[in-house]
Amino acid sequence: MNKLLLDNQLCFPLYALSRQVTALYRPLLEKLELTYPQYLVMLLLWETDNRFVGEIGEHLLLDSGTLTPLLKRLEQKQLITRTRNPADERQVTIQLTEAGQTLKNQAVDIPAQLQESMSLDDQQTVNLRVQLMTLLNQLTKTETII
Amino acid sequence: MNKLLLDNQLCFPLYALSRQVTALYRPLLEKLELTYPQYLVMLLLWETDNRFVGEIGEHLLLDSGTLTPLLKRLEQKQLITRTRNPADERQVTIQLTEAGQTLKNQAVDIPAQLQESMSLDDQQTVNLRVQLMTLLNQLTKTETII
DNA sequence: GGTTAATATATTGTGCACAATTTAATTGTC
DNA sequence: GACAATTAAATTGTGCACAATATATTAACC
Repeated sequence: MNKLLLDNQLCFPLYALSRQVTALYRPLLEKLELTYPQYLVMLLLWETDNRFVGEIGEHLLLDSGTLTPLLKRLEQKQLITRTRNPADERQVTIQLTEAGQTLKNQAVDIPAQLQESMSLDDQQTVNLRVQLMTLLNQLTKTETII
Repeated sequence: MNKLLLDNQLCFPLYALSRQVTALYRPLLEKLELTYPQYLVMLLLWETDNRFVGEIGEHLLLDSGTLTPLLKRLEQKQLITRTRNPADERQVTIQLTEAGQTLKNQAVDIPAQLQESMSLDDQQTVNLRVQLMTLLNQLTKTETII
């Protein structure tokens, strides 16, 4: 087997599929005026509000270079507030505004809509997700050990 | 199940894993002074040289807005040439230079190195790849039908 | 054959990613 | 308590992605 063929690499389908799936989200997220990474941040905050920038980065595997400008844009849209932690002025607390909380109601249908647009059933989705998650945990674990 | 939890979405592991795997490539590709998308273009050209920009975009699912500047950077590195097709001046032919062809020798070990750094065996890699590819084909097919 | 439509690439603008560095605050050590 | 080391976020710079538009060439049609 020629390992250098595009089709024989694991990386390409991962890269391309990720972009294609993001593209499926785009029209749905447009209605909420969110980009895909912004949506991930909102998902996290809807789950548990009042997180430090660092905590968000830990979950999404993103650094402040990506998050700071992204969070400023969410702040401009009045979906979140950014306030320095009085107990430790180095940290910035991200908190949902009323509008940010309310937006969740418009987002609840997105996962189902997306699954349908991918024409996957529940079992397939869970299978693939678990497989990807396992690999992801494996990678992030070994990375942090080093 | 709360579908809005980050961990219950298919999108996130796909997005995060794709970035993590790209991060594994980075130190290997640094030696070739290539970015990951540039590497994908080179893979394609090592496979079959003399492609139009549009053909490259078709394979990688990228448009000219992404490819044109990327290809100009590869041209600056003297790895490829960009020449208008005399038979149809709208098209631009991308051709490997001598240096571009030679670079392949430095790239042959990358797939094996990557697979090892992901600590996956051959069978796991093939399985996941096939699963991702199937889904990718499914998505790109339905997209083009619409 | 002149005009319209379609096609291929380029350009512009916005928003990530991420490396590298900077700034500011806190902690640890003496 | 002074000072070095560490930590959290911000800043800077480069390179994608991708939407929208522009430009230039070719094809299609009357």
